[in-house]
Amino acid sequence: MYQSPLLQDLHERGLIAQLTDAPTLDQMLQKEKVTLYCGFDPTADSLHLGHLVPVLILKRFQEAGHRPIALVGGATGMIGDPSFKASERKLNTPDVITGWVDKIRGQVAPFLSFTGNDAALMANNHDWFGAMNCLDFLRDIGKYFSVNAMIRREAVQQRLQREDQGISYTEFSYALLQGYDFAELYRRHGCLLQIGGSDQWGNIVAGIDLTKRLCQTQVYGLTVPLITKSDGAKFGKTESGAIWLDPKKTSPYAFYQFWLNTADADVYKFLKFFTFLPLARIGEIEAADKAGGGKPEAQRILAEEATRLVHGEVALLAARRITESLFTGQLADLTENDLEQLAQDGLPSVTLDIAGNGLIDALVAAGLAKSKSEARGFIQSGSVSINGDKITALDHAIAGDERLYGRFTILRRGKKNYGLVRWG
RNA sequence: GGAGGGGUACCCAAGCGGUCAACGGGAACAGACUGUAAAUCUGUCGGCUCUGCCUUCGAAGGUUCGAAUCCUUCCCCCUCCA
Repeated sequence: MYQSPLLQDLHERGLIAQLTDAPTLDQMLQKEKVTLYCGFDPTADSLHLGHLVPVLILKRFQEAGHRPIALVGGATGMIGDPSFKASERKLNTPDVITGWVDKIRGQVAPFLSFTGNDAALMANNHDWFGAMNCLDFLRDIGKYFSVNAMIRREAVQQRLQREDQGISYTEFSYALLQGYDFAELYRRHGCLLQIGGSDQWGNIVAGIDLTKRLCQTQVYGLTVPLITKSDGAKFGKTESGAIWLDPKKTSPYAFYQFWLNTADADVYKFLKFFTFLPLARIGEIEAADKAGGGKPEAQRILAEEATRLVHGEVALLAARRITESLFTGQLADLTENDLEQLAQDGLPSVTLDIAGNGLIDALVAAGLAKSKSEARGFIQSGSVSINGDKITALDHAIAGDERLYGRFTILRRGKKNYGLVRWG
């Protein structure tokens, strides 16, 4: 279908949602080195799983010999993208956003190579918007946008149609900023392609139009599909919230576990999205799982590949050590060193005073229950265990023989939520 | 600036003087079954020193024996008009 191996691969992986002028872009990617960009707005102090696909696309392009630009939205982050958002965002302060910009820059960087022929670039749109005055903005950019067209955009329609929501002029203007980014990156770096999530289509098209008018050049856009799960639930969320790329916010162990728990119906698709395994290999995995009939291997492979990609080999090994210790074999078989290692590897742990040995308090302290009421509920429903033994007494006090080597107690809530108590 | 509508727990959404910690749905969590799946069934779902007590229905006051429900002021959101 596509001439260029890159587009063909993306297509077969299901990573292309929309594409402008596919035939021309296809030829171009085959013939020459193309500079492309993807923008990341600082909306939090870390990127999350939703950002991972576009980040990996930049990497895929670079590996195919093209030059990626990671644009951090120091300016656009001040405004807030209204695309498909149900409600107006609250503005963050400039210094908060500046801090986030730095973190996000640091998170994207490891995925790309900044040396050699196809060296990636980092950009920040605050560099060109920071000093722009509003008359220039309105005259040089605003003049090219038709409000008629802007309000017809699907991405803002739901905000206009909802009874209890509106959209501020600030957010409404967002598309102009992102549009101008494209033109500016073309001018500065010859950037010809923008990629983004499918929710960004409208903003990307706005940039293509503006670049054509300002620079008399045809540029292109490519969007990746919104990641959906077979059960309709939102992708990338767990009980404890979003899965972040920052290991301080989501430990490599939790990250690994997230992938391990992928539904069968999604796992082969996610292998295509989130790993660099060749498609043929993914096909083999799927075939083997189907033939095996038992527990599929795909989740484990996905967890390993994705964790290695984001957190590296060392963190992956740590995540695997915890997983193997907790989910296979007997907890009682763990040596003192093993337990020490678990804490170091990032199993959630707390240090408690030996005097406070009530199970309910320990559950709350370990973060396994939000409140004592909740802790009681868990104990009553039989979901709590100490070192692998189920406990049902509400007033249970953790006894001496439940402190492994006198120092550790492993608490479990539900099937897969663990906490390590260190007595001190 | 004018007129109207609205702010209820994670989300949606009832309630409109007592029986309301607040109907119902969704999400989430837990139990059973399993493969640390899915589907299904069951339970939980403000807090605590838990047969009771405390704090919640935008905020602050007030009326009342008693308020999420009535009154006053304020804040915020939406729609239409100017």
